[in-house]
Amino acid sequence: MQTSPTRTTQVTSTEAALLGLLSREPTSGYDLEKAVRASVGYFWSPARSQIYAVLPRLVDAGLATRWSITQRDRPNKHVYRITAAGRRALKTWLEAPEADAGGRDEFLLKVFFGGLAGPDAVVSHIRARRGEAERLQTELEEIDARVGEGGDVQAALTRSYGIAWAKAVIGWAKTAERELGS
Amino acid sequence: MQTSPTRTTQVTSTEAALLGLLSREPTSGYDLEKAVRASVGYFWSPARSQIYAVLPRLVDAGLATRWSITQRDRPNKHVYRITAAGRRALKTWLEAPEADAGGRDEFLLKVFFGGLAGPDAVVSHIRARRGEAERLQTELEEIDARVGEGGDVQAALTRSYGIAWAKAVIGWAKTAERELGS
DNA sequence: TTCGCCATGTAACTAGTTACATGATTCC
DNA sequence: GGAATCATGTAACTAGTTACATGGCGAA
Repeated sequence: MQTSPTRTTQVTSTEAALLGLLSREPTSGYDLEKAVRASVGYFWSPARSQIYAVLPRLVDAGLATRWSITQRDRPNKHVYRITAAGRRALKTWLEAPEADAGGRDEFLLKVFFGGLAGPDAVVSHIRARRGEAERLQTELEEIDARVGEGGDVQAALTRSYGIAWAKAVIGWAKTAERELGS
Repeated sequence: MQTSPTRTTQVTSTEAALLGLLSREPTSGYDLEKAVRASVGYFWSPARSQIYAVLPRLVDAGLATRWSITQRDRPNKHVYRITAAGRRALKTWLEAPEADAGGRDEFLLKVFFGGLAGPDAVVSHIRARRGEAERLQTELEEIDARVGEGGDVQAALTRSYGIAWAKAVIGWAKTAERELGS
């Protein structure tokens, strides 16, 4: 019988995100960063330093293993592979209900107290947010067009969520800008 | 000339939120907690302990002053009042553009990797989120109805933002639930 | 020759959390 | 008699950030 280091506590969201990506294929920290940006990046994007901080923790907890790849002509890599315990931990996290989050949004804070700022501040914040939403919408729609009907149902759902969010924000912003007379 | 303690750094979001509330009237920590819940609570709600941690920091930075109110029959209060420097700092924060946040959403993470969980997990997460959105919508619409046309324009904007978000989420959730056949 | 990519990490810090402690008073 | 309200805080912890360090290689 092996003494595998176990953890009684749940994994964190970032650990889960990385385990999720590792469940597809063994990957290095460096490549995980890129994989994050290319997949869950629009709603979950940890700093690089945090990725490198989390990975050894996964190994310590027995949720992943790591080995080195020696490369000539470029720096060596550490490649991480999810373990069976890792898959179990991920599944547990995925199935656990979330506590009612009540998302924080600095933007809304600036709108709410906007009366205390100069007259243009609120409008320019709203325009900035609308810009973000517009960029997100086109980005996600482009991906949708590329992927077509095939591909991951769940991933497609997160994209349509993002598009729905973006459309709502854009619509809201337009009326808000009109209302503030600018 | 007075040596007022100054800070070169910007205030944080939570400091700004409290300064914003203090700009309306001097308030105690205890009452600030309630004021937060009743106003910006749905998009910004710090823990109680954090409110009590932030307030002395505001005083140290010269952004607020504090005095004690002795009460018989109940615990004494510390009441905080915003200073002129506090108003300036708040204004600066309000006018500063935000960095493109890219909001984190654990919920979407659970949807994205939902294929690795049991078949009901994703659906139940979606239903939970829809429930949140529905509750938020009714709550905000009730406030709108109570307030009517009068009242703070900016505050009304944050409510309509919340309602737009809620409607988008509800619509998305309905199609998603249908799509997942449940 | 300079810039960006490859690749991993450390150090110092910040913002935030949960859980606990205290103790009188008022409402049911 | 018991719970909720009033009121302030501490302690221990967690998740995350930015900025820095290193150094060779290939492309413009």
